[in-house]
Amino acid sequence: MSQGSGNTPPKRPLTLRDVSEASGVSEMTVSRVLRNRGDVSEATRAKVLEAARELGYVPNKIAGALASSRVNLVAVIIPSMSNMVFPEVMTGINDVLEGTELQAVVGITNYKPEREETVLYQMLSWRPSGVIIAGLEHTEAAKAMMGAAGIPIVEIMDTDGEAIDSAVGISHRRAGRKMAQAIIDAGYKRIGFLGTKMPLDHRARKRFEGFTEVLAKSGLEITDSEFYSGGSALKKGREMTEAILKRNVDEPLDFLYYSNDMIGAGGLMYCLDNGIDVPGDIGLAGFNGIEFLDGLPRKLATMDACRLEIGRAAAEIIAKRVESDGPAGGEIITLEPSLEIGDTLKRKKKPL
Amino acid sequence: MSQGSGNTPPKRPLTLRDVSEASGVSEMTVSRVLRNRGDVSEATRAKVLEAARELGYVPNKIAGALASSRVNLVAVIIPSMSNMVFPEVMTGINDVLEGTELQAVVGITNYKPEREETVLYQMLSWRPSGVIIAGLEHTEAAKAMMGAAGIPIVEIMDTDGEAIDSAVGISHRRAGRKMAQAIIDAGYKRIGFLGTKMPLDHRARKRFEGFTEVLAKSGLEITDSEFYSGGSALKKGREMTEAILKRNVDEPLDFLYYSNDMIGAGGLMYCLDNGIDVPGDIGLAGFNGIEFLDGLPRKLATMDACRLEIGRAAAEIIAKRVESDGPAGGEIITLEPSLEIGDTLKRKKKPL
DNA sequence: CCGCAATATGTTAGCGTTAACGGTTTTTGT
DNA sequence: ACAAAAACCGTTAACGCTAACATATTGCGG
Repeated sequence: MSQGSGNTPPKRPLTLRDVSEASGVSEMTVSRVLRNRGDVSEATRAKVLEAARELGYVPNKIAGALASSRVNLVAVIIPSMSNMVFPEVMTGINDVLEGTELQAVVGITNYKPEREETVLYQMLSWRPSGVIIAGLEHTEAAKAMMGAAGIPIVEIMDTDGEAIDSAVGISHRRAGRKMAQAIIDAGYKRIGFLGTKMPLDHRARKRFEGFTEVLAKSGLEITDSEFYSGGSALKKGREMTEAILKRNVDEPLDFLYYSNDMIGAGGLMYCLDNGIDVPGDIGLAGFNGIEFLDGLPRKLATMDACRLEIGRAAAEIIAKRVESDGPAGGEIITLEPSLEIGDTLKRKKKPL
Repeated sequence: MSQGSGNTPPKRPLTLRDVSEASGVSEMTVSRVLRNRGDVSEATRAKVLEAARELGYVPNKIAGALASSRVNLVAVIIPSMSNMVFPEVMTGINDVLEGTELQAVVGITNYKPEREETVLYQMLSWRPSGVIIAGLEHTEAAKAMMGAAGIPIVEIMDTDGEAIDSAVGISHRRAGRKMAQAIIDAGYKRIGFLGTKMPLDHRARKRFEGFTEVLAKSGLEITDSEFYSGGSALKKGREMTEAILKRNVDEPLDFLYYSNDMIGAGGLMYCLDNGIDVPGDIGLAGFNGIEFLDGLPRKLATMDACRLEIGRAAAEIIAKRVESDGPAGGEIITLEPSLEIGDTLKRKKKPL
């Protein structure tokens, strides 16, 4: 009753040949058994499986991929891992890929276009079955590579622009517009904007553009704004809020629009701690719909970015195309971000 | 001035041969140029590079890996992506790997041992240069696979137990003990515990064990406890706190120990919202040291789990071993989690 | 008991790259 | 000027597996 891998640790890595010899059949038959492909008698199947188990054999996908020219990897290229949003997209992607043969390989760009280009190049050199990449803005070289790769490419998060192949996301411009409209409808007039100092965060920029565009239509504009980079977003939200409010004591602001929920939550806490009536004195809104807003003393108005759903849909596009192995493409899925009014965007107090 | 890849999209994927033909040198020379290995004259180097650029050639690492039997992948196997902690570990890993040839491939286990086994098997079939895997508890089969793989294995997060090869983490038992001691020293007596309903979260269990152990030594025990699973942790923290406090009105609790900062933060908010004096009436502590605690109205006592540092150190062990390509090993790094007293674990009010 | 279809197994030839070694040329030291 | 060393580049044979095509082996109707 040998227990498998209790044997001496093999110096030379195991190959099909070892299993083949141990079980007395050809390498091809072993290969067939291990992949459940082709006809193999129940007897030999058992024999082979036993031998493989016994030896502790693990197939070599590198060799398999080269021989069959099928690589079950999906390249996922995202800017960062440190702010809840991309991990959640990843979760969505993994959820779907778990049900398939596909495996995600992640590359992080840190919001740097050149870095994205490098990462993409490295990823493509694994000849993945597909690419999921954040954003629609890439260097010319990157676009060229993706265009020539001959595999499904899904650009995620954003649909305001020209996709190379497929895309899944929301319109950030529209999200900005929608929020602006809601704020205007609620009667707010003196609006502050607080966001990240990230010239390369195109999605934040687009939201901002949509936002100001709608304000302009109503003859309004951003009264003041404040930007940050790095650090604890929650804390920064507090600090920035304090700064912008103190800068506008004479003619106080009546609304603050934050470019993400984290700083928004910080702002909300600042207000509550300082006895500022939200949304009576001032309204607040963020962006993303991150789960933990549920636990805050007041629910921050926000707009859901459909992160999980984006991950799922993107992975599904790849999975579908891999199995149908058709070159069909050009699927654009625009998800509709839902506005969540929460408790911080009610119609403001009217003087009786 | 041909612009590269503006040509007709190639049906047949490009190979070294194409570049070789286009530049009039042997495939071997092209290979040498593209890898910066071996002697190549400046003239041919330029010629080859130009041809490669022109064609839009991307090397095939699958073939390269097979030929050289060097695969620059690191398998990273973690339970989840959805709770801040593992993304942060990933960030640490990526930080280090960026400076090397190595690429991380992530597998998610959802805290299921069988799933871990499957994922590990799939990962190993890529013949990675190393494995970084969360926890010390694995199925027998998984341990056997890792033992036989002949590559560096780094088990992360936890060092309370037997490592297969190397390990980087903290002692969760010790973390639990340390927190218990701090709580006792501050004079708290009636202690509630709030945590996750996760029989398979060994690290949470170990913290709990260490915690109760030290309480026992002082003749104390957990007065009451509350468990949850799923949902918004912040909100759950509120709800559980409310529940446990309402259940103990006659002889009120004077301390709540949360198994993670998220529910701890929820609890803190519940207390503040309800006029409970923290830490006068009741002390609070969490675990993890997540960044956003900085922004809370009161800083929750916590214990840093050194996540970024763990990721970094683990990646460094792999990187070092890959380049020295020595089989040396068995490095155990136990990081010391620092207790952060914050504002919620001060000595309680003494009756004058 | 022959022949033809399954079924079951083996053989051959790559997949695209790199290691290892072999030739040329060029450079260098004396 | 000539050997020895260096620089440069090509040839051959894997790497471990699988597609595609043989080749047994079995079953079964007529």
